[in-house]
Amino acid sequence: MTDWLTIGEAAEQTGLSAKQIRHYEARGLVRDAHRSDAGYRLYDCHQVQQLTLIRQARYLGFSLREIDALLQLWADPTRASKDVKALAERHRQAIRQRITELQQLEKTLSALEADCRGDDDPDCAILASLTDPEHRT
Amino acid sequence: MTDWLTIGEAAEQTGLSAKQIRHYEARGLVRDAHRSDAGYRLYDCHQVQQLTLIRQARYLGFSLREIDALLQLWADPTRASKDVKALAERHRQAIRQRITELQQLEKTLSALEADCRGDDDPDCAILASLTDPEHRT
DNA sequence: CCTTGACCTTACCCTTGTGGTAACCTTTAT
DNA sequence: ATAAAGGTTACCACAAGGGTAAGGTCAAGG
Repeated sequence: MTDWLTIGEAAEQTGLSAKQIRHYEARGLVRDAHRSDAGYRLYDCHQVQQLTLIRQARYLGFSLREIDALLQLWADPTRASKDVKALAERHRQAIRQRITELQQLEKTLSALEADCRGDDDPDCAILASLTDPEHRT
Repeated sequence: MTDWLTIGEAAEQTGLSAKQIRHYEARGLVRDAHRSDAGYRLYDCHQVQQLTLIRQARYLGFSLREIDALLQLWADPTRASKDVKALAERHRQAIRQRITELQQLEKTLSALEADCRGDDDPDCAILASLTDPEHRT
């Protein structure tokens, strides 16, 4: 009487696409799903929960590799929550790092734009700067 | 007497890799390079300047598609600098948008982490939240 | 003259995380 | 019975390159 879901139903419940679910299985992120007689994948609520975790973690920007680690911890009843927290913290630091980089880019772009008159004249400080190997980054 | 550079020399001057330069040619971003009798690609200073533009623009996070547009403008003596500025501005807005998204992610992660005790106990608020399809994003 | 090493050439596979398509089979409803 | 909707695999594509192989070329030195 367990209610099995087809991949489409599981997709709808989790917010993933069926394609994504198959992909995660192919990547070994989740175990191969059960199959109906006709070969249809069937999911129980435990697997739906697992897929939900993937979906939410993807939304938060975790890579599939990181999610793999999260799933290992999730499946391990002897885990320490500090290990989960450490994973999250590392990811958060990566995000902060990326934000800093993007802010620097934005600053540089902003300065370039300020130097460009932005009129109908071909003379353009942005192009001039881009073609100048000034501070070789 | 024009001093032609081989691809390695052009790479060194621009900060690109030889691989990247070939890639840009294959993508049609730059015209096919001249060739020596032996088939070696040869670059003049105009092309080196063009490659420098690509390198700098890539550094600023422009996509190759955007750079294609920049190169069109660069090559066009009748360009209006406002068109260049508009390209830069659009890119800058995309960066700002991305920063906002990442900041939101960071905030969410931060909140999750705050709820996790991070000790040796398996009970973990982060995992609990991830497996909960609460606010289906 | 010939070798050695550094450089060049093409061509192919790998990455990340999907989307798209085709060709085909199953289930469900009419 | 038939058609729509949904499942299956397998393959191609993207961005923007990196890695490697198998081979051609160039300059220096013994």
